[in-house]
Amino acid sequence: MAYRETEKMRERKARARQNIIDRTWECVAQGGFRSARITRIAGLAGVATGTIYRHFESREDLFAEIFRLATQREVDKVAEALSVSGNAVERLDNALRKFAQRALKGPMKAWALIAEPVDPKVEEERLVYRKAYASLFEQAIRDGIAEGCIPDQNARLASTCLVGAISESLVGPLSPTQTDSPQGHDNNEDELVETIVCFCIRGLTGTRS
Amino acid sequence: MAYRETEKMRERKARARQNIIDRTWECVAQGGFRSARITRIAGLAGVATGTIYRHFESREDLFAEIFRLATQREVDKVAEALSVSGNAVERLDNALRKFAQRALKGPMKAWALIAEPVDPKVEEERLVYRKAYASLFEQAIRDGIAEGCIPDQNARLASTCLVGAISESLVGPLSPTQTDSPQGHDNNEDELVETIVCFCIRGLTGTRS
DNA sequence: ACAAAGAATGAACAGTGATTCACTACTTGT
DNA sequence: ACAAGTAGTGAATCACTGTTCATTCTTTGT
Repeated sequence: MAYRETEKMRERKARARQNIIDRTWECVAQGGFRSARITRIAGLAGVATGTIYRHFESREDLFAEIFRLATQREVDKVAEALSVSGNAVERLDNALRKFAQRALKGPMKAWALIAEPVDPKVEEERLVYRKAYASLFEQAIRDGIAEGCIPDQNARLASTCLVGAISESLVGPLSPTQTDSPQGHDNNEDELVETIVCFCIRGLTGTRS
Repeated sequence: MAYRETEKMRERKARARQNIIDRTWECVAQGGFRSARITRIAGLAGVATGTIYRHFESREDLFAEIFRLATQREVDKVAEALSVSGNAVERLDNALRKFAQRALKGPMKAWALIAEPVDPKVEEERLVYRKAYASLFEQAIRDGIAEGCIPDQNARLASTCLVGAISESLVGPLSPTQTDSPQGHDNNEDELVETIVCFCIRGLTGTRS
């Protein structure tokens, strides 16, 4: 007998796999899942199309993995932003702002993760993470209700409103993204974030900022 | 010579065209534009696929027309709901409620009109109507600011938040639509509408309902 | 009844893009 | 060096759909 899988090989394969993942995410960040062609991904990764299928069962499986990795990052960021000190409203304000800023920095990424129609396997992943988001915001809203800084309400529905208002306002009109000022900060974007976060906090608390 | 287009023929053609439009909207209402196949539409309409192309330049053109007709109906409804008597907040409350209820009654329709990714010609139509919606809500918000019942704010952005919060909350989670109780009114739906409209009004006015 | 013109048909075509698989190239232990 | 096993290749295949167009069917005026 001969050829046993060695450590060196395992590593090389892992690197190849990671490379495919990275290139795929690049494509998705540019035009969403739907327009990410296997041939293009393979081209960017510098491998043959068939090679993709040695690392992933199918396009859908590849996408599901990409989705899982990317969304977990986002959920972690929101969780982190929610864990600062302060009362519930301050923490929510912080998290919403972080959410909005990140979505605005990569609108196509955000759209792909939040709203783009995707295949069943990917949609399944999305449901998992939708719940993760909902749980985070919900818990904070509940905290706020307990603290008395947020009026009593259906926390689950309210958290959906939050995500909805933000994602649609920032990501929905992808057309305004035409005005791409690649370098540095944009004043309009700051105002946008401010307005939206303000709207959300008022919608939650029923008080002027 | 012989055969001149007669009134009877004109009418028959118009009826055929209308029939195609109706069947197409049926398909769209069921699965969105993307999944509305020409073959399926033709089948439902009881004509050959080629016949579709005697009435419309292309699939895209057919969809653009469907979109125009359907959205105009919705815009008219919102305008109507905004024209009741009362102060700006009351009128907005009425319009948002109507908007939400209609979206909830036909979630797939609403999604297709508001958020589904569509071909360029249809997207062009969508931009027109996005402006129509924005103008309606914006004007009402401006009225409210003038009347003093809504605090000063960027009316355009605020109107985007309104549409975003509603459409995402109602239409975004198309999965929860699993619980389809075909007959009569649903209590959950009423609560959903109530929560969302309340959230929006508070987001706008900064006061508890 | 007939000819002219339009309407309807639907099988064939064409573009797209995921997936396969026979083959080549490489890695490994003896 | 060799055999056994794995990774990589990419042209061919397959599936899916919008669109075309040669042909057939209807309508109309004489």
